[in-house]
Amino acid sequence: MLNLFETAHISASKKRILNSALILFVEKGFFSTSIPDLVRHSGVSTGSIYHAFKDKESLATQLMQHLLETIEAEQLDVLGQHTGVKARYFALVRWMLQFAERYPEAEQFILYARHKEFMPGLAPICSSKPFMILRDVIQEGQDEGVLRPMDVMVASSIAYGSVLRLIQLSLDGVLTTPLMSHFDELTEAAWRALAVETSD
Amino acid sequence: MLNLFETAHISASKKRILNSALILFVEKGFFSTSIPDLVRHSGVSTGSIYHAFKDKESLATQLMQHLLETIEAEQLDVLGQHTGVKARYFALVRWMLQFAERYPEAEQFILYARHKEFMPGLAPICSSKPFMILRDVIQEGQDEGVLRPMDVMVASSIAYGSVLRLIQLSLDGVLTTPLMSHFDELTEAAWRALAVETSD
DNA sequence: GTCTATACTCAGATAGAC
DNA sequence: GTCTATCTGAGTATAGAC
Repeated sequence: MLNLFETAHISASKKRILNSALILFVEKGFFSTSIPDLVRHSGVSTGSIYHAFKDKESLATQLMQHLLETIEAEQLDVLGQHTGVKARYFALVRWMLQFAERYPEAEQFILYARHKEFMPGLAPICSSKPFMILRDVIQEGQDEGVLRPMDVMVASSIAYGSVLRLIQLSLDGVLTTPLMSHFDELTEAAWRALAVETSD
Repeated sequence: MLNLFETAHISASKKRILNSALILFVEKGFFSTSIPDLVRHSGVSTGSIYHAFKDKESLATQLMQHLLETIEAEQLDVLGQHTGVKARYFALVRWMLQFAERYPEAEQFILYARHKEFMPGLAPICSSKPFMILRDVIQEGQDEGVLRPMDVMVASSIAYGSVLRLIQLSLDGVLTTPLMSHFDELTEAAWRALAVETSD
């Protein structure tokens, strides 16, 4: 699998620890992953783990922050390559599906983790920048009159809830076909629900 | 809040333990809820908890099974009161929103809990009966030609992913307006995405 | 910065009286 | 069936050499 931390500006040990933590936290869960588990998987000793991170909770928090920053950067990159609400929405959904296919562990960690359970200091995921970026595209479409006027939370739930649900089904192994193979069907249906006119 | 276990045919102690477990598991999480926590909250002693349940994991599993059975019964009740795909879909979504409003803890436990993390013996939630009942309504609509022909998983994601997302936003405190106030907007938008004809 | 060895805490589970 | 008291082991985190 691809390593999300390869290009980050952090020490080699930190990278290995973060990478192992991501894999083990998703596979076994935060609480069922012990420090000895991390030592075995990463090849880094207990002492070095505690040298790099204050404690286990801080490790999880930094992992999440790193993932959210990466995601935000990719989203802004996608937005920079497209103009107009329809193109932007379709491109963002494409990116969401592709990200889930490329980095399934990262996707699972972000979507599934009960963050407040072991990262009480971190803001809830729904308040994070990446989720606001998604919502703002919908708001923008409503302001421009391209999307039907409706509660922006409801519109966002239609626009992205369906996508996240499909991703979840795929991560859970219920959906066995490739995520991207459903891109057209999914986006066209969602667009039909949201857009003012059916023909474009 | 309403007690979901009041009418169940189980001993008084079991009811109190299950009720406390539901509340604490949602509030603090499974692993951060200790047996002493449960003893304090439920007023039932350690010995009695272990008399009623094999271990902590079994307690969580039985809690989940009980919730799923209750939900399945309510869903079948809703289906029995309606015929035709449109009426059934709308009624099911109404029930979903109302259930989340009445039993937020139960809803959170079912939606958020990383089940495989502490209930490895239980089938994943997406394979559970309640989720199959929801999907079958969509399948039925496609077979009848009322809904557009498309991958049933994609259609289900549109139909229910949007609803579940809105419920999640509400449970997370991001959506502050009552869930049911969005019923019309939500169902009409989803129906527009799924149905063969826009006017009914 | 990295490691090994170790101390300390506390949760899960049991024993056995009532 | 309910309780109190207790055991045991696992896991986090630290100390201190290299």
